[in-house]
Amino acid sequence: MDRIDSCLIALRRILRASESHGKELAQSVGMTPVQFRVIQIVAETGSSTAGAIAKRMHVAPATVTAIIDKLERAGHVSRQQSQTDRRQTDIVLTEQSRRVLDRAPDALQQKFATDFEGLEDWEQAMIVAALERVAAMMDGTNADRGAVLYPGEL
Amino acid sequence: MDRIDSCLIALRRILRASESHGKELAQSVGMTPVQFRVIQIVAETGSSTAGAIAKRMHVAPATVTAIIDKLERAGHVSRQQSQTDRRQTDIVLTEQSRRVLDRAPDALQQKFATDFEGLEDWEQAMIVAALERVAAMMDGTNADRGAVLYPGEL
DNA sequence: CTTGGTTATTTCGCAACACAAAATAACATG
DNA sequence: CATGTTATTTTGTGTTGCGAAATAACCAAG
Repeated sequence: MDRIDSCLIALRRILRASESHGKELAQSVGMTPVQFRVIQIVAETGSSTAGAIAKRMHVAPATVTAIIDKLERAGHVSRQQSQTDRRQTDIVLTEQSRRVLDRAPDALQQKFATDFEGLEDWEQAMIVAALERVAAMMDGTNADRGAVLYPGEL
Repeated sequence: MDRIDSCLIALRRILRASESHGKELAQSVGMTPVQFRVIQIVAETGSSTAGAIAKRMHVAPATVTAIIDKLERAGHVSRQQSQTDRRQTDIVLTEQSRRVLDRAPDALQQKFATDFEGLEDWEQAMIVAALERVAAMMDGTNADRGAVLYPGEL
């Protein structure tokens, strides 16, 4: 079999695993995958504005508003106007969602981490190199090739 | 930075690239990603029943019915009762959707293929090995471990 | 052949997500 | 202050997804 086919098949397996894992994880903590992702993003930075979340998720601001509405109604986050710019609303986690995050068993990442740590040093290095190579081929960015490309993300 | 973090970041880049590519591809041919995926599945086998598609996509039969409805209304597929079992309805492509598939430029796969072919032999081998390793760690299956596994896809 | 159980698909009602366009409010600069 | 820009929300619409019930066809006794 062709090496390219092997790559594409492996990639599909990876995508599928990560997708179905996302569903399980979210269900186990009582929210949808998207809602959980928002919570995670807010948790990373302490608090985040709606627009920042939208950019981060590559999604329209209106979509984030709707998701925040549901999270707020469920008591997972609260809105509070920014002190510095009253147009923006900071999204902050409640105690409740912080507890959710604490006991959220990110099984896939943890399994990956333990499996990965069990590998030989050279194999770990190989995997990192390969994944970064593949990522660069797929998303077009190439850390080695200077800053000319990619206005995106702004 | 930790090697595990590097892996997870690269994986996220890969997921994101594949996701946004799916959207672009589908838009360029005038349907949604899910609709395009259904068309692809039907194309692979010539014709497929609703139930088979649902299983393949890990989705409820009712969902497939709705998608087929739209594809049919748009003239991309047609339903026809199976000769052997009149409970099942075979989904078959129309000329129109076959043309769509022909000129669908699967840019991501092609870019990946050309990039990949440009690599040194040893690097190709490394990437295949790494991706398969990662896939095995993520989806639990392990292709190296004999033929016991892989009932899936049926 | 009929009865009862199974299977394939559809219909129905509901929820989540995603977007564009318009509305609102606050900021910033002339 | 007038104008334009920015951040968010509202409104309306479309797609995807599900479960439960309905429909239709198959199949295996009896």
